[in-house]
Amino acid sequence: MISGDKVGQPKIRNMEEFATISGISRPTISKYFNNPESVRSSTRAKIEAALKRHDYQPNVFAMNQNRRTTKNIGVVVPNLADPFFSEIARRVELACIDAGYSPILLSSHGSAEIERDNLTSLRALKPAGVLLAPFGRMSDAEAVHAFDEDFPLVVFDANMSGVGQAFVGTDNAQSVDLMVEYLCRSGEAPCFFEMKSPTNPNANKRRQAYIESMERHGHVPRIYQAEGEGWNFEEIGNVEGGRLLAAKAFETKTILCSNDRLAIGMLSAAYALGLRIGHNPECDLRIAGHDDHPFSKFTCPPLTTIAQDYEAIANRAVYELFRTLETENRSKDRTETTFDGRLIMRESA
Amino acid sequence: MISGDKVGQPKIRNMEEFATISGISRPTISKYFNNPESVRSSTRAKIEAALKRHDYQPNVFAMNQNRRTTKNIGVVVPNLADPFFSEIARRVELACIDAGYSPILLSSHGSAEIERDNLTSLRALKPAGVLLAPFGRMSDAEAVHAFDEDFPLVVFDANMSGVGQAFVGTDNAQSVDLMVEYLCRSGEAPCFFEMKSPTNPNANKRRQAYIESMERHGHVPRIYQAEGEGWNFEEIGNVEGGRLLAAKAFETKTILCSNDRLAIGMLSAAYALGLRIGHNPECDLRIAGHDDHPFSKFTCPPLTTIAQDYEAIANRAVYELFRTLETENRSKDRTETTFDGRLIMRESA
DNA sequence: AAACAAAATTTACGCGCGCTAATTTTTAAT
DNA sequence: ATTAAAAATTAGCGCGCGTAAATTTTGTTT
Repeated sequence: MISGDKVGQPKIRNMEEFATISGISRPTISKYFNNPESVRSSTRAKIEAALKRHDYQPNVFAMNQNRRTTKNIGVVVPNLADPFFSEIARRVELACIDAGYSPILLSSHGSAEIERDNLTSLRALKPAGVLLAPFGRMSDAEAVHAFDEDFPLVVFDANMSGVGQAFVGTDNAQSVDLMVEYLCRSGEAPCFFEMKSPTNPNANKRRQAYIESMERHGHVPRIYQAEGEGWNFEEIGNVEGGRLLAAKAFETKTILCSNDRLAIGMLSAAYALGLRIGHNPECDLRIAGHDDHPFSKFTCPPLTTIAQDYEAIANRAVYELFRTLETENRSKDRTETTFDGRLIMRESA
Repeated sequence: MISGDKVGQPKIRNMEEFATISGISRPTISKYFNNPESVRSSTRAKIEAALKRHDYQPNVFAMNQNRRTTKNIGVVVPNLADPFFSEIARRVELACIDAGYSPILLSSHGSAEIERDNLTSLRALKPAGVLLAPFGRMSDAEAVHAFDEDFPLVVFDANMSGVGQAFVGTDNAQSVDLMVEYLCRSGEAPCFFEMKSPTNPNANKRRQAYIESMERHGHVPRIYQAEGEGWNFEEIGNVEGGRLLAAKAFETKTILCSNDRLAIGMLSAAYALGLRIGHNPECDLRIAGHDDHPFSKFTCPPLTTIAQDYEAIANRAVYELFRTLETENRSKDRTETTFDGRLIMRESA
C-alpha cells in the first residue's frame, strides 16, 4: 500500500479526478482550495467528505505556476545558530502556518553574501511576502532595496531606514535605560562593554542609549570596546573581556554588556580569574547583559539581563506583513513598532 | 529599473523568448539548464553568452511540475533551537547547495506531531531526497516508514532501525567509553546522570555504553535519572541535578552527564550550592558532558566533554543521500556509519 | 568519399492547475 | 409565487516547462 492512500481507494491523480469523485466541478474545487470559505457550506461539506475518503492535495507547483501570488512567505534571519533568531523564527513560522501560508526559512549563516543569495533564491519562489532580519549596515543595501521594490517586505530585529513596509523590534532606548536605572539605583553606575565593530545595528542603538541614560542620571558614561569580528561573541567576550578584567582596566565594578553572549564569555573569564560576580556586598563585580539568552539563566551566577518580547515581535511582524498583503497600497505609510524590554533580575547584578 | 535586468535589455519572460534570443531551440536550452555538460560546447558557449546579456532563469514551478524528480532536498531536524542541530543543519544546507540542490530546512520544534506535518509538507514538494534527524521512538513510526517507502531517505543523529537508505551518526559506544576511560584514569570512576525519559534515542545508547564501559573497567555503574519531560534540558539538569547535589545523593564525586545541556544546568546548580567543580585536588566534584555544545567552552568552569564530528556527519549524510539518488536500487543495502567522538579536556573534569 | 552510428537538435504534445466569461442552477428575499 | 442575488457549472485558454520521438548534424570508420 502506498502511503497516503486510503484503503481500497484508487490514487487521485489530479483535480479533475477529484472533482469527478466528489461530484463537484473542478473550478469549484479550485475555489475551495484557494479559500474554503468561498464556497457554499453544503458544497464544502461534500468536498471535505470526499477528502476524508481520498486525501487528495493539489499539485503545489501547478498551483504556484498560475496563481497571481503564491502562499509562500520567506523568512530570512542572519544566523540560526543564535538562539535569539532560532526562537523568533520558530514563532514566526508557526504564525505563518496558522494563517495558511508556507514559511520558507533561510539562514544567512552570518554572511552578508549568503543573505543576498537568500534573497535571490526567494525571488524564484515568488513569495507573497518576506520577513527579513537584516544584518543592517553589513547587508547588501542595493540587493535589499531592490527586493523591497519587488516584494512586500517587513523588517524585524534590526532596522534599515526606509526599507520594508514596516519595522518591528525592541526599544533599545527603553530597555537599556531600564537596566541603567536599575544598576544605578542598586549600586554603582555601570560602564559599557561592547564590540568595536558590531555586526548588529542594535549595538549602536544600545551604546547611544547607554550614553544618554547615564547622562540623564548624572553619571559619566564609560565605554570599553573589544576587538574582534564575526559572530563568535562568547569568545570575544571571554578573551577581550578577560583581558580587560585581568588588567583591571574597568574603572567601575559594574559592567553592562551590549548583549548576553558577550556577558556569557566575560562571566567565564571572570570565573577563571577567581572574581566573585554578583550583587552581594562581598562580590567583586556586577555584570549585566541584554536579550535574555536561553542560557543566561544558567550562567554562574545567573545573568541579570533584559528580556526581549519574542512573542510580541514575531506576531507583530507577521501581522504587519499580512496587513500589507491585504491592503494593496504599498510603500505609503511605513510603520515602526518597538516593544519594551523587561528587566530580568538574577544574581549577577 | 527592475532589479535583475541588465541595462538596456528587455525582460525575458520565458524559455521560449530566451531560446529565440540566444539562437538555440528551447528544448536544448532546457537540456542546458538541466545539465550544462549535456550540450555541445559550442552550443553551451552561445547560451552562456546570451545569459550574460539577459540573466534569465527558468520558472521553478514549471520546472518542478514536469520533472520526474525535483532538485529539492528536505532537511528535517527535531529542534533548531538546539545548537547541535542548527550547526549540523547549516553544514548540510551548504553541502546541498554546493551539489546544485535546493535544501528545504524544517524544524519539528520538539514536537513529533510537527515532525509528521513536516513530512507531509515535504511530500507536496516532491523532494529528490530527504535528510531526517528523527526523534527516534517518539517519532510517528508509521509516518516515517511510509515516507521512507516513497522517497529516498537518509537518517542522521538518531537511528531508527531499518528506516532510510543509510544512517549517519556518532559512535556513542566509542565516545562514552573514551570519556569513562579518561575519567577513571584521571581519578574516580564516574556515575551517570541522565533524564528518566529521554526524548533522544542516543541517550539510551549512552547509558548502555556507560554501563558496559564501567564493567569493562571493573567498576560498578551507578545511574541517576532526573524526572522531567521535553527539551528544556538545562532546566532539568539544574533543578533535578541540583536537588541530587544538595541531598548529597551522588555516591561518587565524578558525574558524567548524558549531554552537555544537562551538564550546563547542573554546573549552574553546583555553583549556586558553592561547590567547587574541577579536576584540581581541592575541588569537590568533577562534571563531564557530551556533545561539545558551543556554550560548554564558557561554562564555569569550562566543561570537559566529547566533541561530535559535525562536519563528517553532515558531509557523509549528504554523500549517502546523493549516492542513493544516483544508484536507483533502493532499499537493498542499508548502510550505517558512525564517527568517533573526540575528547575535549577542559577544567570541569 | 561514402557509410553509418552517435550526438545534438527540433517537433509536438502533455503536465495540473488558475482564471475567465457565459450559462445554468440554487438560495434567499420579497 | 416571483425575482434578484449568489453560487455552481460548462468550456476553454494559457502558464512555462519536460520529454519522447523524429530529424538533423557531427564525427568516425572503411
